[in-house]
Amino acid sequence: MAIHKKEEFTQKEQDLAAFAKAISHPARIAILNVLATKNECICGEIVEILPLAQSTVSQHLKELKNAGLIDGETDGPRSCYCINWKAFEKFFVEFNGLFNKLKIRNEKACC
Amino acid sequence: MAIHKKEEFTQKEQDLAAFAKAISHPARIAILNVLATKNECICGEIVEILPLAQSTVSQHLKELKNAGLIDGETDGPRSCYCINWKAFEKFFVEFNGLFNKLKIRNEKACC
DNA sequence: AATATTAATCGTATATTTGCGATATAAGAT
DNA sequence: ATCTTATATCGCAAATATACGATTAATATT
Repeated sequence: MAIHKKEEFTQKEQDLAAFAKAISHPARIAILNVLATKNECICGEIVEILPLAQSTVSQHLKELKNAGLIDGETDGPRSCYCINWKAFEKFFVEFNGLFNKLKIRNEKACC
Repeated sequence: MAIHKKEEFTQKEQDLAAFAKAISHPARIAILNVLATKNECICGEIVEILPLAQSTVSQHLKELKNAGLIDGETDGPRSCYCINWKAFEKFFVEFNGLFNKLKIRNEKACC
């Protein structure tokens, strides 16, 4: 694409899109799932569970972290990750703000 | 990527990821917003609102339709679109199913 | 029938994402 | 000090996504 036009949309639209993008890959959903059930987890455990190479998992973790959806801190030679609940709360609220008005008039058919 | 490994994840993970991917671009968020406020809308109106070419908007609409998030029917030479609420309901439920368990133990810090 | 309007599709350029092996880094163990 | 373990980063290849202009298709209008 010649020029990306993402900047021409509102900040809220961009934020929501960025959040959605962060969870737009099954591997990242799966990672969040693991973190959700185990509450916290080191990279190696996730690598064992997912059908992906270590470097790939590390990359997905980085993306989730950049998006603010997970926190991570190093623990000796290991890296321990967990879900950033506040970020999820924030995005759920934004989602509802955007789409709840829709629910009201719901059920209406198209055109 | 040599081989895409998306199929190796569960159907639920893939579905959620596909939904997220559909709304992972600000233009598509903006389109949903327009449809949400106007309840229904023809392609041309959306083109006027968004800072994108007609062909690009048409492509985004197609993606949203393929993902099942909107319905569209032709009305003469026009195409009228609206949000598929049932699809949104479905995905909100799935989202909560995946992430509500997290909320319970919430507040817990990382590692 | 000819023309105008509206939207979808095609072709193409460029950017981004996904994935992996190899390498680097950093801390712990011997 | 050396070796092991765990993770991050680099470099590359292939796949996808984004955007647009040009064209096509399909319906209205004249």
